[in-house]
Amino acid sequence: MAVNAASMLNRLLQYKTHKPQNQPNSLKSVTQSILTHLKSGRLQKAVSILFAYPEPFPHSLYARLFHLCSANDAIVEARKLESHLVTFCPLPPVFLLNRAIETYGKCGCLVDARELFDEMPERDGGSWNTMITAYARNGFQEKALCLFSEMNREGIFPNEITFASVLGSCGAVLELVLSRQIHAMVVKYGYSNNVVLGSSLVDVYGKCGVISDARRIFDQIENPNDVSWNVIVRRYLEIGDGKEAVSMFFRMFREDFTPLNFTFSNALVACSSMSALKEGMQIHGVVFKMNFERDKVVSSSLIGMYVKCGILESARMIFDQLGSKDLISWTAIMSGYAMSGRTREARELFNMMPERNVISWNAMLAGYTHLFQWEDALKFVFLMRRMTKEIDHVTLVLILNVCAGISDVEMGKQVHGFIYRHGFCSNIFVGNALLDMYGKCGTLNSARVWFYQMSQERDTVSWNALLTSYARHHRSEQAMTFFNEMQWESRPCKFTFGTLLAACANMFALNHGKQIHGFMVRNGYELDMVIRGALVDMYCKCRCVLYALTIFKEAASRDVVLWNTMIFGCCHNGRGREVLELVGLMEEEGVKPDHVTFQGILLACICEHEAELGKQYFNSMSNDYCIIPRLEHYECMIELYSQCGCMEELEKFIKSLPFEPTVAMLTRVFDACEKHGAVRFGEWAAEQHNQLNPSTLLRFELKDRRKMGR
DNA sequence: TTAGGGTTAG
Repeated sequence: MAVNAASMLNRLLQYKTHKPQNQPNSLKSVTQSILTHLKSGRLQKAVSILFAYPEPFPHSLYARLFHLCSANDAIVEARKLESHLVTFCPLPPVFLLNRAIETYGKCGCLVDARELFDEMPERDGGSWNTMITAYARNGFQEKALCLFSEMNREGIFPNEITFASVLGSCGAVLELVLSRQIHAMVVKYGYSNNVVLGSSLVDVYGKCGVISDARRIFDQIENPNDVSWNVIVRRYLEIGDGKEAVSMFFRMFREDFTPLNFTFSNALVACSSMSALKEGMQIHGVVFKMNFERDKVVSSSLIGMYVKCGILESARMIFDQLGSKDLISWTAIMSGYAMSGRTREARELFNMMPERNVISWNAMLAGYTHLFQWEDALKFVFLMRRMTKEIDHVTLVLILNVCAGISDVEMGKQVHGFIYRHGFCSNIFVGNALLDMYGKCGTLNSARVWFYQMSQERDTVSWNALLTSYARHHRSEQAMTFFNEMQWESRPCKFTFGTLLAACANMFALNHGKQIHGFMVRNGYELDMVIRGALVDMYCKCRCVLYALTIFKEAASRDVVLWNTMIFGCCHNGRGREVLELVGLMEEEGVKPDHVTFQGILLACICEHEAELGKQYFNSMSNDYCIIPRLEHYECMIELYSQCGCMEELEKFIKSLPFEPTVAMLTRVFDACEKHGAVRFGEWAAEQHNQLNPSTLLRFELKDRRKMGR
């Protein structure tokens, strides 16, 4: 191996410094020797030399050694160092003992830290601060806060460092009341202009969900820095106000601050959450301008933004241009394909990944489950079990979705056993997925038993899952009973009402439907478009079209789905005229009809025997609205001509279909021919039918014979 | 000589 100049120099230095070890050494030369070892990164050796000398060393050397122990997580060396310090320094200065506490804290040895703290003959404010920080950094925020109270009880004055550390702990345990008290102390002690404390207050108020206070404090910071901006953007993102997060990001940029990579990431994630492509692209521009495109965090966030905004090609371009692709960027792009329904390409990427972790496995599995590709999902689960030991709560939720999707309750029970054995029972997501699985598999008793076992953990989602299971399996009465129980424990949400109203609609349970409607009105729930749709559907199915029309007309705005619900409701009640009127109003309101609307219109024409009008609408669909007629529209036209006895039109229509007529269509035509005595056309229909479906030939022959015998 | 934020992928 080549010996370079530096290593040669080090050897010479070592030789020089080690040489006097056999003689009485001056402290200076030993110190020099220690420093030489430190320069070469030999901390252990440096401390062992120190320990061989029963003399106090300069304070600066101890300080430096403690610092290095912290940086290298060297707990053994730190203990030796403290031992040397307290043994050979007659009066170790408090600041050095504080450094020892800090080192123990950074190495995660809180017992050592606290022991030293308790045994110190004398403490200063720094000792308290260091011990509080040691607790806070190791996840013992409650202990940090207790020590802060003790500090106050002992009459030690906290300073800005104490407050910053304690506010951090308050944020971690969401201690809003204490945060407000500390805020008051910050003002009282005259630290209002401290930017660190200002940012900490923004942070803690944001984490505790009082974003208005967070924003007020932010606006009061005289000179916010990059951290302050980062905090406010992040807090807006976390409370789900992506719009304000992005707006603050742009304000920061306008005020000439350079955002941190995390701030870019937060702003991009905010764009993803809102599918705000335009803003996302603007941020991409800033990323490029400020040379952040090679930053791992930023580039992965950009990939995520384009994926969530549906521009997979741009995401792919960024991924392809990355100099070094890491696990996260691979997972981001692979997941992008998976969640866009392109599972085949996602799987190709998955197979190419240089490394994978539980998140990448889950992302691929999620792609299959979201697309209801249960066979692929199942195969993938088995592969996953063979290839990796990593399984987390997300994996379990996805596997339970697969069990539900293929209605395999036996496999679901095995997963339940795994969950029980591996301590996932108290995870609310897993618990709710398990409940959903039992419900979807129709094992309602198991669902109910598990629901009661969830007891403390269950939430509104659990109640909704239980209600949905019963409602879906035609146990509307029981669902209503659960709804009554639910109100003692959890506030129903719009999903609850949606489920219950759909159950009532399917059971034609008008009284229950009215009760739910009344409950919502009495309790001030907003009747949004989705809920109005559910109410319209329920009332129509229960034959109360006038109620449905009232609810429909009172809607502040109506989308095409709501219009379609009303139109179909009228069709089911035989009110074709009203449908045709509604269609006119819909157009006046500027809502464009879709293929469902046209199906409703054609059904209405059937109700009203309006063959000519139906034909006009059918033609208008593709000519004026660019909607390609689907099978159901052709079926409607055949039904319309058949019912109206327009045999010539029917013959022309069926013979010009852009596809082979189906068995059902030919049967309908044959029946119409029989009814209207169209023998030649009927024979043609029979022949076509028999060629397609020889298994029911006999029935046709019988019909034919019956007709010939007349 | 002790302080704040942020970890992008399911």
